[in-house]
Amino acid sequence: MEIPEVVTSIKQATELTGLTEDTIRYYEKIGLLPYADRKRNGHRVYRREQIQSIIFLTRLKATGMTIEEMKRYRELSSLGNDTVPLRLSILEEHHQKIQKEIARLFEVQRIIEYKIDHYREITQNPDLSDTNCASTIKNDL
Amino acid sequence: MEIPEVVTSIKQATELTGLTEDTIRYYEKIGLLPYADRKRNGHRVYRREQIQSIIFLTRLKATGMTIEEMKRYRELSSLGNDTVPLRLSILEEHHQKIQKEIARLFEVQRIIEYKIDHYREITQNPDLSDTNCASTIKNDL
DNA sequence: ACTTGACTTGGAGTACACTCCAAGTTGTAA
DNA sequence: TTACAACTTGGAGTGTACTCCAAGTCAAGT
Repeated sequence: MEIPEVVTSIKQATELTGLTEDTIRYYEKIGLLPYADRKRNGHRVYRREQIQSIIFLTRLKATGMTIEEMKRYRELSSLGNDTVPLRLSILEEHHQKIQKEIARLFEVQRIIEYKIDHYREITQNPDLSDTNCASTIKNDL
Repeated sequence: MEIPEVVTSIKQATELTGLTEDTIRYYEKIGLLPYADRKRNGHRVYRREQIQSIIFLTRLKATGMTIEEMKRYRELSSLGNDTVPLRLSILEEHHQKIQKEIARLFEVQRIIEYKIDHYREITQNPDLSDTNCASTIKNDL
């Protein structure tokens, strides 16, 4: 989706960011997003970079960053380039966190595959399915 | 951690499952866990398989399965082997969901790495950091 | 007999992230 | 000018998943 230089309605912003109108207003209300400029009638306007920074926030959110953490990051951004090292370390830490999360997901994936295999065996050979089956690890739950 | 055949306190159950006492009681209260047997004094006792099934639940939870979905799965389990095909399809669907989640995490990982690289450049060569820098995509937020 | 500690219960409270609503304003179109 | 749609606001309500608390019970140790 091409982002225009100026976005002149909250509706358009929702289409570009994937957030709802309510969520955008909520983020502004709690200070996660800066107070947006308004047109003469009070409607919000956004420049392209603002939309891009909202999209970046949605990425962070989608990887489990909390609103408070995102707020902290954004506040540092607004303080200029002196805070780049700090922002860098926040991103590095988050990167590590995601890496661990990925590893955890792979591990559980393996466990689920094991269980799926067991269920497939049962459906193909119902004799294995009696409740006294020795494979308690597979049969649990 | 070796799971004993019989677990005679909720404390021990927390150590084996990683859940808190409150969470275990809460899960039982809402019917995610079956009503546990009690000792004469009312204290909960668990058999090994029960602990194992709690641990399996924590895996599902850790990969984003909601309590309602876990409840549904557990109810099917309690209905016996006729529900194995249904349970199979639930696990397969969840497996797919996790696969997508992993892909999404990798994608965001890439975006974060891109930003980290940019910040590293800035810290090593501060001349690039002036606010009029052309690389708006990198500089946003 | 009394204290201590580990548990029990029902129910209330909390944290997070929205989501919805009522009442009001503005710009355009009939 | 009147209707309508698209926004605005402050504030209340919702869903999920816990988390905490007060009051009580029980077994074991001193």
